[in-house]
Amino acid sequence: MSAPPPWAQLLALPAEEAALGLLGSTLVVRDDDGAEVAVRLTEVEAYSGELDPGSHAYRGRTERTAPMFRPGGRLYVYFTYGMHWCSNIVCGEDGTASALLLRAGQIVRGLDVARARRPAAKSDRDLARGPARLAQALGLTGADSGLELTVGGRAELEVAEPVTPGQVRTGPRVGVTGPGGDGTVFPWRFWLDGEPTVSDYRPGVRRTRRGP
DNA sequence: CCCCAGATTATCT
DNA sequence: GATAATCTGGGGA
Repeated sequence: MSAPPPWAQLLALPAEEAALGLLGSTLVVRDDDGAEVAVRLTEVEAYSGELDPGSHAYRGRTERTAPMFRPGGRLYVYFTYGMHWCSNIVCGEDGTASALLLRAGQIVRGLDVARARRPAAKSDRDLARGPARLAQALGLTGADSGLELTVGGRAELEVAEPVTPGQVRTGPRVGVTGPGGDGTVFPWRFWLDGEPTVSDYRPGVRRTRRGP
């Protein structure tokens, strides 16, 4: 029997409640070679429950989304736009399909490794400014989806002192209504006020079909 | 600074 | 067959 990790209680909460506790905390990912990159989370976005139309779990459990339904404290990594990986920290109780998309952060250790993985970044500020950039800086791919966070393992969390509500700003996820699909827009994007690493928030452009 | 178009494929319908 | 929890470089103001 091993003691539960320090983040166990926090990540057993639904994503929209865990978000406040996770902001300011640091996710550490280690390589086989011992290379380590640590990112202090400055922006997260909650996707919570099978009733959330914006969630990948909305249409039920599939092979891809299975990690979302597992107990909090592991990763859910998905592939999108044909080329990008994006990472989540799974939250909530077993069976609840709740997760926090890691939208942006500040690299606090492993700058050299992160720079090498993100050659397109024009400045250190851009290394993890955006969900796909963050995943790339950490070296996360689909191979890591479902990976459990463990103390001293490939991935772990360094839980920070809770931030005060005054440091946190919230806003809507773009184009996504809340659970119930009744048109309610939930303020389920959370970020630390004044952080330069917080991502731009442009709605994804819908690819319109080229007419003949 | 802003806006736009192209890249590229796993996943689900 | 269509879509996507995005990023980048290029061109204009």
